[in-house]
Amino acid sequence: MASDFEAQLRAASLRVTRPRLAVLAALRDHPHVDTDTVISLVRADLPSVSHQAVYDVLRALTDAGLVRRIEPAGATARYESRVGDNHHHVVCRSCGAIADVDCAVGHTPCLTASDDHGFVIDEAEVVYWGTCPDCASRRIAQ
Amino acid sequence: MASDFEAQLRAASLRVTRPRLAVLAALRDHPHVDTDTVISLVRADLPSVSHQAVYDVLRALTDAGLVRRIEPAGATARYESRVGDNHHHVVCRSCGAIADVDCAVGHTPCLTASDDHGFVIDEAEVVYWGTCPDCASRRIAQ
DNA sequence: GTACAAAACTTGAATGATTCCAGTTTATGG
DNA sequence: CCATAAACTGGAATCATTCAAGTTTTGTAC
Repeated sequence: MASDFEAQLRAASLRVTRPRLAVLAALRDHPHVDTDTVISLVRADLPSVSHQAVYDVLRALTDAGLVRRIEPAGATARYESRVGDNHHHVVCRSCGAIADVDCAVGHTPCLTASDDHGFVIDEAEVVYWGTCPDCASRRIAQ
Repeated sequence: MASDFEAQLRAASLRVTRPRLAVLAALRDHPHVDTDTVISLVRADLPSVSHQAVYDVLRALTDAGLVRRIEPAGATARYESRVGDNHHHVVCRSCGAIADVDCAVGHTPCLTASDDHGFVIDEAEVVYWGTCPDCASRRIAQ
C-alpha cells in the first residue's frame, strides 16, 4: 500500500515525503475531495503539515499525472487519483456531489469535434449536470 | 438592435436599464468575454457603471437564460449571448482563447451517460482542450 | 557513512475574482 | 404623477490560491 505510493512517486522521479504519501492515501480513500478536505485528512496523520505543502503536493502530483484535478464550474478544485482512463463526471447542482462516469462511446470518443476551428484538440472533458439521488428524494419529501 | 435587447429583457420580465442594455450589446459584439472585459466595454458607453452593477446584471441575465456563463477550469468566468442551442467550446490551453463547437451527434446527444449513478441529468457540458491555431504556429516558429 | 545541492516544507503576507452590505437612485404599474 | 420594489453605487469583506523568504529534508556522490 504505502510502498505502492512510494513506487509511484519514484516512477515519476518525485521525492518520497510524508506529506506526499499522506495526500496519495487521502485521495485513494476519498475520491473527489477539495483541497481543504485533503488538508484535514492529511493532518489526521501529520498534524503539522502546512496548507502550502498540500497545495504544492497536489500541484506536483497533478503535473506528474499521478492525480487529476477537476474543477466543475462554480466550485473549488477537487482531486482524484483515478487517472489515465479518460472518464467523466456527473455533478449534482444542489449539493456538489460528484460521481464517475465511464466514456459511453468507447475510448476517447468525444475527441471528435464537429468543427475544431483549427485547434489541435488533445482532450475532451464531459461534465454531466443534474441532481443526485439524495437531493432528488429530499426534494420530493421536502 | 437596441430595441431587440429591450424586447428580450421585457420578455424575461426584467426591467430595462442602461447597464443591462450595455451588457447585452457588449456580449453580442464580443463573445466569450470575462467579467472584467465586460466592465470595460460597458464603461466605454456608461463611464460611471459600478463593477457590482455588472456582476448583478450578468447574474440576472444568466438566471433569466438570456446569457450563458462558461467557466473553463483554471479560468475566470466568461459569458456569451448565444444560448439555447446546447453548443460546446474548444479552449486553448496556452492563451485561453475559446471557440464554439456545435454538438456533433445531433441535439442534446451527450445527455446519455453510460451509468448515471441514479443522478437525474439535465445537461451535458463538453469542453475540448487543445491549442489554438495562433499558439500552434507560434510554437513552431518560436 | 558523511556532506552537499536541490527539492520540499513552514510561516506569513499578498492577490484577485467575487460577494456582502447599507444607502441611494430609477423603472414601472396604478 | 406616485409609490414601491428592483437596480445601482461605493466600499468593505471573503476565500481559494499564490508568492516570497527562510529552514528542513531527501537523494546522491565522495
